[in-house]
Amino acid sequence: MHACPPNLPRRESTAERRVAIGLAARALIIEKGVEGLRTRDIAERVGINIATLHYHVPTKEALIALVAETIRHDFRAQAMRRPRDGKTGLEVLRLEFEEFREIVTETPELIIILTELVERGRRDPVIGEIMLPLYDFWRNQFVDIFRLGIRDGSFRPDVDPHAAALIVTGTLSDFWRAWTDFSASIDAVFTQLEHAFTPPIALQG
Amino acid sequence: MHACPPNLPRRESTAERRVAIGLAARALIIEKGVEGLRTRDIAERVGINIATLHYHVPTKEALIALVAETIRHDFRAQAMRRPRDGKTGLEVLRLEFEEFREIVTETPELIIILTELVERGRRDPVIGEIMLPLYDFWRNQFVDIFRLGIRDGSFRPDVDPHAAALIVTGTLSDFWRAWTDFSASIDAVFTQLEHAFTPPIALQG
Amino acid sequence: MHACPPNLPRRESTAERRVAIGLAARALIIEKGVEGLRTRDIAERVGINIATLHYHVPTKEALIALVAETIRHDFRAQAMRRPRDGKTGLEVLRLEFEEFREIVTETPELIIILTELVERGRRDPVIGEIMLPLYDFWRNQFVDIFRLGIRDGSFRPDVDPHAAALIVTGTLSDFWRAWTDFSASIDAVFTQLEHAFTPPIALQG
Amino acid sequence: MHACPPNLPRRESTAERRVAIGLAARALIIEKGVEGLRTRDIAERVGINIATLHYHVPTKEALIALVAETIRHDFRAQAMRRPRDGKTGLEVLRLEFEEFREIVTETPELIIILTELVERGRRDPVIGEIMLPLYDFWRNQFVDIFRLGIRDGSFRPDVDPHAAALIVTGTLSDFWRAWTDFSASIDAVFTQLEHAFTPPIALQG
DNA sequence: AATGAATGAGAGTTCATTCAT
DNA sequence: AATGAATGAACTCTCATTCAT
Repeated sequence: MHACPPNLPRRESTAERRVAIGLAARALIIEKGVEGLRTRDIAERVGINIATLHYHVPTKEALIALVAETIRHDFRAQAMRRPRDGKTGLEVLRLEFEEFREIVTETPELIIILTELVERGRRDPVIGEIMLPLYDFWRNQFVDIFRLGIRDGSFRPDVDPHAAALIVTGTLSDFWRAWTDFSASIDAVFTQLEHAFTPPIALQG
Repeated sequence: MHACPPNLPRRESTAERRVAIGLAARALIIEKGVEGLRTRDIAERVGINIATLHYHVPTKEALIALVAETIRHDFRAQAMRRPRDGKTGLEVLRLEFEEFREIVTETPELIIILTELVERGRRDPVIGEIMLPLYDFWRNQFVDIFRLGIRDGSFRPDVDPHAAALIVTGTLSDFWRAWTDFSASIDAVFTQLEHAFTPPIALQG
Repeated sequence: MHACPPNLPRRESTAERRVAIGLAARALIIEKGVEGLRTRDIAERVGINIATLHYHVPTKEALIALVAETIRHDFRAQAMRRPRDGKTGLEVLRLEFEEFREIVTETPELIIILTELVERGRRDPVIGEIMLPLYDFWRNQFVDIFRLGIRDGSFRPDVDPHAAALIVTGTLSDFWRAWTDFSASIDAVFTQLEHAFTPPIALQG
Repeated sequence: MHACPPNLPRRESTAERRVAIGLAARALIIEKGVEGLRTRDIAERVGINIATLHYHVPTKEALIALVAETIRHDFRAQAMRRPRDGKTGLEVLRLEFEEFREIVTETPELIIILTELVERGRRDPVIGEIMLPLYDFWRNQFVDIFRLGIRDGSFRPDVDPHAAALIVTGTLSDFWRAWTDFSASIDAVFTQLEHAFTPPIALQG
């Protein structure tokens, strides 16, 4: 009566609970969008009471911020783990494309929620502060790639790294938005993007 | 007695009211997003009772559909009014870019709401049926432009019209999304997009 | 401009409109009950505007009173048209039973609405004043029948006319209420009611 | 500290709340009918917020179903608690009559609400499924009584149990409907019903 | 750390009724 | 006699949040 039973460790730490809550929230955002997200649904999916949910995550805004944090964490982790030593800019760009294709087909939730939260971030400053820099981070990765490629000659010298990066991220983020009937043409788009920035010789070689 | 009293023209026709309601809804969507749209706010802004609002537009879903229709109408009207006779593909593309810049700076609401509704249309089939074809319509305009340009030689022969169109629409629609500090660089992006599809010679000519 | 066009006599007299409104209301009460009655539905069925409906029948209460009046009128008319001269009480009772069977099968609306309005009449004094006397009128018809039959010997002398009348009207009005699976047994009930009030000899004759 | 404070026992269990809600709903149905039942009125009478009411009983339909259940429960409990061992059919019938008189005079709400709900049950299938079988249950009790009485000779052998039961339930249920000035004559009706089904000899014995 | 109960504010919708023409 | 437009009051229901334990 004075000690917790060893077989039923119901009380978990806040850290663990927050992870579970974040995951449940992500799943629900995918199903119904941020606008359709209900705290009660999250609590139910985690298997806890709504009051308990509020104990761990005080407000709904804090909850969405939590999700934004996890997305940022995952996104950065995924970006960091790819080695690029000794590759040309074009090769790295191709790696990115492959990566993107994998994400879209295997774990599309990352991009879905990213888009949802960026959208929300335009009106919600709390989310905006988390997500908008992340978007910049993503784009800056491509800026680096283009800079690299211009230096090593795998991209044309007249390519503007920032503009090109914006074109690539724009295309990619919009791509999956409209992928009702275009999902098959993803290769054509990748090829086209390459041609857009590579020197004429590369086309004939 | 010979004309309507100029001081209190309270009773208006349903057609006029629907226009006013649609405009008020558009303004509110810009302010608070589709998710933050409240029928009571619309009624207040139009200056009518909520019941009156429901008299003219029976449900909230019909209301959003009404907005979607007006957006579609405006978008198509804007697309139709530009003459392109005797122009090359590249020239028409430049016209489109100019047009886009004007819209973004002068009447950005068209694109803001378009994006909001396309987003919503992915989950709401009623809106989806109105908006998604519109997105295709927009993209197909660029497909035609690229086909034209390939024929007249202003674009490279190896350009894939569909892929190129997707890149352009993706870039444009994503552009304004992240335009916190990038709005100045719009020219660089336009230039870069041109270079991406024009032959090397054209760059120097 | 000063005379009504002969081909389109849209404006009808209030008397005619009230008849049409009453009929439409009756039909709708049958479909959805008094509780489900909506003025807009009535107007639509009559083919007029709601404002026009209120012009002819100022309030909903007056509308229901109107229906009650037509029911009373029809009910009384139906009761009056049957000749009973020279018949015994039992014979008249049998006539009533036949009549009831006809009404239930052919024009059940009379009884349906009667029941609905009597029910409502318990809380709405306006309706109560119209319907409750009508219910008494119906029962009193049976009181007269039993008095006649007791005199002519076709009913037992110990029959209490008022009690017997209440039993008959109660049975009949409840009968149709529960006629989901009992509609076939209506003959058995009629026979049983006869036996309940006729002398033992009649049973064996 | 050692017991719940006697002055402010605000938080009660759902089971208790549902009972209180059911009782309040019953009282309000008696006052204003099912059609006049408002969730806010119930909440107010129970002394809780409307949202709290919805917490315990999710929808209005569920609320009415709850009332229907309590009525069914009470009705069955009342029917079950009377011993009938060793009694003749006529004696049991008289017991039923006494019982009915008690209910009508002491706790008339049972029958009032029963009638209301049966009426509603004809259009609302959820309520219908609860109430209509109850009506059959009531009638079948009388079928059993008549069968018993026919066997023991307290009723005439030519009595049709089903028809007789329908006559009795019809009379009883209609009786209280019109009991403005007839409540005094209830004894006459009971006597008349007895005579209707008992053998001539029994009347004189 | 956890929970059942409670709540205020507000959502969309309905309906009988009225106004101006 | 007729109508389109307008309305106030009320309805059921939802949701993030809080309280007491």
